[in-house]
This record gives sequence, structure tokens and C-alpha cells, in this order.
Amino acid sequence: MNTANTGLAEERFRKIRACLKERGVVSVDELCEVVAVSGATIRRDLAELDARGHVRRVHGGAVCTESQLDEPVFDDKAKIAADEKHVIAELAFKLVAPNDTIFLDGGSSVLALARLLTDMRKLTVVTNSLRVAGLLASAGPRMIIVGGELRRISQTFVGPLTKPTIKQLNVDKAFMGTIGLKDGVMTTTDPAEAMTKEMVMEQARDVYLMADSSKLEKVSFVKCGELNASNSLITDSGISSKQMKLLKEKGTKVITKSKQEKKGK
Amino acid sequence: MNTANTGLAEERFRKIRACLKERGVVSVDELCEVVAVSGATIRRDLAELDARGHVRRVHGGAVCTESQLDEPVFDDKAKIAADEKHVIAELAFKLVAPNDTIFLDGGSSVLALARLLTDMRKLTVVTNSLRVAGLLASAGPRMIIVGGELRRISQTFVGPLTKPTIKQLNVDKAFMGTIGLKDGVMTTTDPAEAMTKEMVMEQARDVYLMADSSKLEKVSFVKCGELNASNSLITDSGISSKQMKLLKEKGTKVITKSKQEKKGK
DNA sequence: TCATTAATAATCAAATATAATCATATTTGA
DNA sequence: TCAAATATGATTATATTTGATTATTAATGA
Repeated sequence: MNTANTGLAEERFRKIRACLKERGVVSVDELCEVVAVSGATIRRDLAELDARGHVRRVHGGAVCTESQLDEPVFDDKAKIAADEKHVIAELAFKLVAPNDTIFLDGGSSVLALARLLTDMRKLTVVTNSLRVAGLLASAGPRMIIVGGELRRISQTFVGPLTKPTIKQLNVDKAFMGTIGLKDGVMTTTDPAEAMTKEMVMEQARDVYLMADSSKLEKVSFVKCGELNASNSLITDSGISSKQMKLLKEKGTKVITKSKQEKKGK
Repeated sequence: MNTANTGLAEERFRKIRACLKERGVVSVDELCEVVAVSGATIRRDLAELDARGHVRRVHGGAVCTESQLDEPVFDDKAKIAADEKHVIAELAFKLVAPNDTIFLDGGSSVLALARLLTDMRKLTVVTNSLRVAGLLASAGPRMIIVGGELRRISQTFVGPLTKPTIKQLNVDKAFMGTIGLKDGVMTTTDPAEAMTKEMVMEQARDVYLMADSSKLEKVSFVKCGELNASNSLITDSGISSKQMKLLKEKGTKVITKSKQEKKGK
């Protein structure tokens, strides 16, 4: 009955949203070129996407509502579920030794950890996150950035150019973020991002995945790693017992606040 | 003369906010230049941004209200001699073609150039400057960062770790800063910084040294390059005729703003 | 204080973008 | 296959945005 969902229009919607996610703001003219369609159609599409809440229509084009890109970097996703993220960051912080060399990935939980490290002058931080770099720019640990191409949505440097830097470095601990984690498999939205994550984890003695419980059971596009006996998950107490059991079977250590407390430190 | 302006209000808002974040305070006139739009429009935009709470309007311009918590409190040389630097940046900007791949070094003149590039979506910028990266983080050209260790005083990534990234890349033009330039010899304070500068210049087809006249005649610690027939100096009109003659002998092209061009308001 | 200068607000015409309308092309269901 | 329904692009009328012009208002200094 509704022929609108035959795929063609939705395909345009997907393109428009992808374009917006990448750029933050796009004009109708630019979208005409990208989608190869007339202005009238773009306007109709934008009206629909605006009604769905996927974009915000402005005179001359549209603004992305999905990513916080056009929002100031300091007011961001980190505020949502900030409490859980802070708890996770605190748990991770306890694992960092003063003279360690650690890797910090992108993602808000990891960023929360970075915030706790500003006094650790002997620490060496390796990162591919522009946010982390900005945070530790003026003072703090020795900082090394991984070369690569900026992925604006995640504000991380990713892709093949990250390889030569990463392969030269060995870190004691890698603190990783993820978009999804289901059945012990980490997934993310971008292949280049996934590639970099995998390389980093190879160079780390210990890998810690920092994921609040909203990430658990979620599946994204590209696989970027797998939890096993040689790495750990740091999460909040919202983890299901089913997940817990599954990870235990795999030999993955799960670190949560409640567990720490039960063990008596 | 400026690049094709999309004319999207939101795009202007983003630029204004970026400019404010960078400088803290900015005048309406300055914003007119940066955004390439009339005073009336800037005033209307500032009124809107003030209503949204993103900036605070004051007589003659606006001040930044957004928390600078995460921002590096990097004492900015850019505020000193800002006019000369802006002139130099404009001269350099004219040399950038839409599809170029360019390298941007650290230093305030180069940073001023970066500020002019936010509309050039087809450009590829390679940089080792955290400041440049921060400036182009939310929108603008394709951006690639060079891996390396952060040197806090210059906010650049330098040293041996920069080698693998740099050696993989070839750029059309490299825009370089320097601490000192005397007798055509560039010097800087740090060996690691010098090393990276030299490597970058090797990978560039054309090298442009951006140095305001206060840098001329100055000598610092480590040599990091030499001006010759295959590269150019972009500077202000404060350059001495003696320097000019010397550089001409070496075959270096000197680019300054001619007096005819300089008639302002 | 007042005079002077600079900045702003208000107004209006030109340039742009949008919405409404209609003709054409495409898809769907028989 | 056809006819009905829908989507698209072109056209035109309407609305919005912009920059120039002009009055007002605010800042500055003697």
C-alpha cells in the first residue's frame, strides 16, 4: 500500500544522513549534487527527515541532529549516562600504574579516563583521539599521537596511515571504546576505524574494553575485535547475568563496581 | 576573491563560534573578514547566537561564553602582531588551489592560514599541529595528522615517530613556520622539531616559509632548513632591503603585500 | 559637560530559497 | 497489457535573507 518504502527514497535518505553526519551542515545545492536529484526532491526529503527528527531543516539546507558535531565539543554525549561513564573511568584509572605506557582510544568513557590522568606526569599516553589530545594538550602525561586521517564523527585518526605509527609502538595497556558488543564480539560503524582498533589491540599487552551497559547487546557494522581470555571488559552494573556468564565462559575478566566491592577492594 | 561561499547561515554560525573559541573576543569587523559577509549580517548572526546562548554580544563584537574547560590554555603568540600574521596568511591563502594537498606546520601565521581554509572541502591538509587539527576538527578539508610526540610549548607533534607518516606522504605545498631566519637559514629551538620540519620539506614539491618580519635576523638553537631557489618566503613589508637582496641572490622568491594593495580603510 | 566618532538598529531593494502547482515518468496491481 | 497511484522535475508565485542606506544610539576624549 505504501509504495514510498520501495527503497529508492530511503536510499536517498540514507545518503543525505550520511552526508550530514560527515559534514554537520549541508546546503540543498550540495545535496542535489551528491544525491543527483532535483532541488524539489531534496526539499521534500529534508521535510520528511525533519519530521522524523533525523535532521534539522534550516533555510538553504539542513543541520545534523544526530551527531554532536555542530555542538561545542565540550557539551557532548559524555553527559548522557555520564555517571556510568565516570564509574567506568574510575575503575580503569585504578589499573593505570604511574610509569605505564597506555593507549587511549576514542569514545566518551575513554575520554572520561583521560580526564583523570592530567596529574600523571610519568605516564606515557598513546592515542588516536583528537579529543584526548586536546584534553591533555596543555599539561599531563607524555603524549604521543597516532598519525592518520581524521574521522570527524568520532574525532579519531584512523585508516591505513595509522599503521606505521602503531606498529612501532608497544603499550602496556590499551583502553578501548566500542559502539557495540554482543556475544563477546566488538563492532563499530567504520571499516577504517575497525582496522585501527584491531592494530592497536595487537600491540597491547593487556586490552581493556570500556563499555557502559547500553553498548552491550548492540551490534554495529564492522567487527573490530573479540573478547577472550587475554582481555577484560570494564562496564557498569547494568550488565545482564546472561552476558556475564557468556563472557566467563570465554575467559574474559569482567570488571564492574559491584564486583570490586564484593571482593572487598 | 574568497572561495565559493555556501551562504548557509548555520555555516556562518559555526565559523563565528570557532573564531570566538579560538580568540575569546572578536570584533564585528574581524568577523566580516573571516566570514566574508557584511556587518549587518554579522550583527544579525550575533543576535541569534546570543539568543541561543552560544555567544555574548558586546558593543563592537562578541565574547565567548562557551566553557573553555577542555581547551588548551595555550598562551597564544597569535595575539601579538596579529595583523601582520593575518596579512601573511592571506598571501599564502592565494597560493592554495582547491584540490591541493598541503602541509601545515605549527606557528601562529600558519594557524591564521588554517583559519581561512574551513570552506575548502576538496583540500587535503596534512599537519603536525594540534592547534591546526583543533581548528579544522568539526568541519573543513580532509585532514591527516602526522603521528609523533607532543611538544607542549609549540603544540606540535615532533620527533622520530613522525618519520613513518611523513615519508609515506607527498604534498603539493608545505607552509612552514620558524623561530628564526637569518642569512636564509631557518632555526628553531628543539632538535626534534627541526628533524620533523626537515623531513616535511623533503616531501613537498613547493615550500613556503611564513615568517613575519620580527623573525628575520633572529637566530635560534637548531638549524632546520635553508632557503634557496626552490622555495619561497612569505613575509610582511617590514623586511629589510638587505635581507631582500640576500634572498634574491639565493634565488628565493619573496612574497609580500605590495604597497598598492595595502590601501585599507 | 558637550562634541566627535563609531556602532547599531531600522528600512528597503535585490538576490535567493521555498512552497505550490502542474505535467511527465515510473511503479504497482489487476 | 492497462489503468491507477505515486514520485519526480520544471515552472511560477511567495517568502526569506542579505547588503546598502539612513537614522539612532552608545562610547570616547577634551
